Amino acid sequence: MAFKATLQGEKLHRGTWHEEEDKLLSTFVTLMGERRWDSIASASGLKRSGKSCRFRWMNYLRPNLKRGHISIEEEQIILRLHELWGNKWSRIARRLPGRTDNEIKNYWRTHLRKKAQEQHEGNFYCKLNNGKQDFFFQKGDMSGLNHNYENHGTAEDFCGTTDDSFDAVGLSNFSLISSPYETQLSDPILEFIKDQSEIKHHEGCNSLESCFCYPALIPDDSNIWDYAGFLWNMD
DNA sequence: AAATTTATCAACCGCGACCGA
DNA sequence: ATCGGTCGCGGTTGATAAATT
Repeated sequence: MAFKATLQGEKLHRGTWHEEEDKLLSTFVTLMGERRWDSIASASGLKRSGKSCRFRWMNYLRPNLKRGHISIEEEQIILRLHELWGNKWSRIARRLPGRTDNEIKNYWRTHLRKKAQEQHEGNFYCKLNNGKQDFFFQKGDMSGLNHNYENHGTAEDFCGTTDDSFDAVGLSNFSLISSPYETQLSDPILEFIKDQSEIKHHEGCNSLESCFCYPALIPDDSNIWDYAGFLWNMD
């Protein structure tokens, strides 16, 4: 046990992991499974704590991790879910297959925190009409929405001045409920709706800054059912 | 070109929750 | 019921790269 190792005066390795350590860890996790991290740490001979081993595996070695840049779509999802849930990084990560809570947390701190702050303080960016047109609002300015598309309703439809949760997030603009993907897609939606009661998202909302139009999550050149892939494999 | 500042991200830490003996 | 071991989460730190002066 790593703890014992420290008691016995064996100093634990810290800092950057090396390739050989990664290989060793992967081998032992494959053999022993993703648990008993202290046992894995000691059995492998890695002079690392169980915690460190778990962290390395969960964030870098685990299969199916998506490395590389976070896409615009993923960014929108993060912004949206952070608005709903706050710093619940692991919960947010579960909505982004292949991404880890640590990755999202870091991304938020370095890229999105300022952006979100700006949205709250005044400016508001929103994609409507299945991403085919962008709007940029300033606090209290509804004009961008009020001269929107005849088939897509008004600002109230998108951002909600009613208690209707679907309208409140603009979901009524899509035929979600009759889709073959209904179950997969409606899970996060239902969770979202459930969350509405927790955070009273639109309590007294007559402006846009506390609202984050849901269609903004839809990639530019795909339809909503293509997009459903993003939400696949969720817990 | 060198020094300094800022941004990024991997890794660590503390704490609370959970679980089995 | 309790206690120790383990796990997972969120906050923070620190090393390094990139940008700026």
